[in-house]
Amino acid sequence: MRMPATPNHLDQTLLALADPTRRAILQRLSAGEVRVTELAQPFAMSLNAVSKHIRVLERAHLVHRRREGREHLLSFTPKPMDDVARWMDAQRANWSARLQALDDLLQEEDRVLASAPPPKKGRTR
Amino acid sequence: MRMPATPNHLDQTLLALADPTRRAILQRLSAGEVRVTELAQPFAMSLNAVSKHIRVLERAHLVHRRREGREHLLSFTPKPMDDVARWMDAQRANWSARLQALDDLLQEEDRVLASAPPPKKGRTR
DNA sequence: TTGATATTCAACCCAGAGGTTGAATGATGC
DNA sequence: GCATCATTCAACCTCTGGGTTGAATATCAA
Repeated sequence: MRMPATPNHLDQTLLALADPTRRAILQRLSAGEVRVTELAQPFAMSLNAVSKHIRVLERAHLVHRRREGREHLLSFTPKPMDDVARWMDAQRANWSARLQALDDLLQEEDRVLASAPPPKKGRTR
Repeated sequence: MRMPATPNHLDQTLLALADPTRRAILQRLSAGEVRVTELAQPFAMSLNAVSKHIRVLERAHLVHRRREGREHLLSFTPKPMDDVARWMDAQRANWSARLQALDDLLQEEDRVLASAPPPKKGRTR
């Protein structure tokens, strides 16, 4: 499927989060601003690779870049994760609503059975 | 980056969620079990394509398949999303902890300034 | 200026995602 | 048995993701 012409925010956020390197970067940034080179240092990959990861995070608005001379200072921007949280909450609300409905149904069934006159030779179950 | 030899659960869950078709599938399934063909019907793509999406969701343990004769009944399994929620919560906890620390620092600074001997021409605030 | 440092840009590689079509498998119903 | 229905398997295509290396750009420092 050619990804929809307009990949929405959830797509980009979730895609950005679906990589351990990028999650590590966010973790690091949640402790405060870091320069690109400093950020890349602990990773077992080229600076360029990290630079690309950063761009993905920026595209998802999870990271903000502040230029100061030749240094680029990166910081974490949590807002997009709220959208993810909201989607997941809605999803799980649906799910539990359905389970609750099922449960209610079963209880109603039991109630009806219990109030039925007991047959001579036992229940039909 | 050759994805790490062992893609962890978060990777697979987030990757599975990072596609609108798959999110739509989950949404549909959260209302209850559905057959593959029935599930695929509203999508503007082949049955095979949907079948592949289902496999991605199964790999992430977001969907469970129950065979009944020739029909495969799919259902939503929310557990992996809990892990995502936990990771995001931890992430945001870090973030706010750091903001709080920053805030404390600023307040401490203010306190120190406030307790300094008042300059001749009044408080700095 | 010149040289070092911080960062990106550009070109390339390869594996995998998402899609297609056509054939295979397996249950159902006559 | 035979046709049909539900589903996957297999092969293929194209695009993108994540990585590399090497060159370009911009700032700092001398």
